[in-house]
Amino acid sequence: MDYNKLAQLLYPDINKTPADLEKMFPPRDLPANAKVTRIGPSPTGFVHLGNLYNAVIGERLAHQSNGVFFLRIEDTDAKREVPGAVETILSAMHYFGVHFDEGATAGGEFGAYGPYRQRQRKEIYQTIAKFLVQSGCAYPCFCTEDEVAALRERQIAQKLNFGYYGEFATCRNLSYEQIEANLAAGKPFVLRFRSKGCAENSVKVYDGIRGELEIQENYQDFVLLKSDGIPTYHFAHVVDDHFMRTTHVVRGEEWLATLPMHVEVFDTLGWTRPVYCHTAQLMKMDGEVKRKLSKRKDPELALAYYHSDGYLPQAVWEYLLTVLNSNYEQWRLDNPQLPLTEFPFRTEKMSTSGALFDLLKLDDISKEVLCAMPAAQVYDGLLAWCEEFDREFAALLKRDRDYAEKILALGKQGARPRKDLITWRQAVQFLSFYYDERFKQEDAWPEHVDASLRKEIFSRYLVGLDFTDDNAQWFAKVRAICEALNFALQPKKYKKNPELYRGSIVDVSNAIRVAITGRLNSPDLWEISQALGEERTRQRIRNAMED
RNA sequence: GGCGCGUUGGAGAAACGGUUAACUCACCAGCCUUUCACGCUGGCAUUCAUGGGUUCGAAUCCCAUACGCGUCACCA
Repeated sequence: MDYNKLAQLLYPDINKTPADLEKMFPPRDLPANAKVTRIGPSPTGFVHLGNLYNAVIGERLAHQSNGVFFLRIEDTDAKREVPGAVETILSAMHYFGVHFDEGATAGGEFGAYGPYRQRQRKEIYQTIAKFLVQSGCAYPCFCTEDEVAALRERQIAQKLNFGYYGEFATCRNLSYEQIEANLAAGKPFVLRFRSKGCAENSVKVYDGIRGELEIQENYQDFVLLKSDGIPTYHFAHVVDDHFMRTTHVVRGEEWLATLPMHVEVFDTLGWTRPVYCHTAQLMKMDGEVKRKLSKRKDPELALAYYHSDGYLPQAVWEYLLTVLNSNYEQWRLDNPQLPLTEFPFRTEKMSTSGALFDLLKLDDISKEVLCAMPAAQVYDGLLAWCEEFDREFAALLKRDRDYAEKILALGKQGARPRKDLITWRQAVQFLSFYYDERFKQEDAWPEHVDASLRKEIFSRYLVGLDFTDDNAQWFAKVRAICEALNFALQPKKYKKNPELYRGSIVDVSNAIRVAITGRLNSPDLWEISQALGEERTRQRIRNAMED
């Protein structure tokens, strides 16, 4: 068989050679240990926490080594593509602070190793495909999908391994004339790889996370180019990551099974293999069973969910980092001030078993992040989120920035700052009582304080109220009210002898608390009052007396 | 069914042949306290999926078994 002739028959329009491509996409001019990584999401309209998980790994690997991190859109499956999906990916990555050095953008792309959308790289794939045909390493296959399915049935019946290989690869040995006739008859074909591998042999592959791997050689004549001339993932991955000069391929462990294919193509073409980093996937509990996060079953794990709930990008990063490198937590404790980019991230430290996604832990980290953040910065972040999800509250925040910052700073000072805020959505709810427009009584009055007693307490309170008091002076007046109305000054005393008192100071201060904040639980009452101002505080007490 | 990967407390995990099996979250108890938080103190695996080995000594090495996950497309 004259393979040159066959290649020309199959791809008459391809004029470039692999050597031309090598010249077009030369090795990158980077420092010795710089890593080049990427994420390759499919534009299915769904960006998942798992996408971010791999993005964080790739981003850290690249940027902590002064390398390059880029975005490639893997749109080889036209059937699954959703309009606007690229924008969805871009905006999710943008919100979570993932920055690309090159790759696809909303309308186009930037960088010297593109195109960064696989469908636009058809000529590149076909150039390599043509070369493989010339080398006798690839051949056209005219089997229909039904024929392949039937083959599979036979293999199942005979308890053989599935697939297109060995004696089952019927198109492997078609003559030039047969191929030419099929083509002339207008039969569609796929291009298959002619594997030289054997299931008995094994290859050694180094994995950045799992270490040395000994895997079975590939022996499948898998599809390189589909009948529309677009590559399968397997071929696109090899060609793209070679010419885009990717040094580290970070991807989920579901690719481990097909790794032998990729390795064989790299080796066949004489290209150096990237360092593969197969990540253990994030898991979640589904009833009793632990299973991988799935985009079909777990829509709540879409990045959009965290965005709309107002989780801070920094908190999500910190959480992901603790899952990825468990020593991150200790590092963070030792270096509370350093930006997370200072942390020496290592693939070797990554776990090989899937971690359960723990929302409670994310919340804890979020609290920590928000607690450490200066009020002005909290204001900016909250406002930005509100502009998108709660315009009304955004207007309130903007109406008086000083006031907003004052209430955000409340409880932040001192050696033991409060940790009241978790997410932006939760923060809006938490802060609502500071604004009359959002104020409402959420909790019931304390049990030992009925309506008439409340009036008594509040009228005394209003009489004594002096906004020039300090916290101690103010509280002394609350105590005085308690004494006058026979409420125990110490909750413990009341507990011991409930028959001696009408209640304890807890009841009195909580009555005031509910009047001012609408809640039984709140930060320091006097500080809140100071922030609200005398007028508003008095008004709320007066309103409460009328209830 | 074949092949691959995994298995330390409720969750994330450390430990790389020799300690009372770190640390963080959650949970529980106590303290602090005008509430809630915060903070502090203590509790929470006599045991590292199970069964065999190797060794003076094993969560750590070896072999089986079980369970879980992944994958076997002209999807990625």
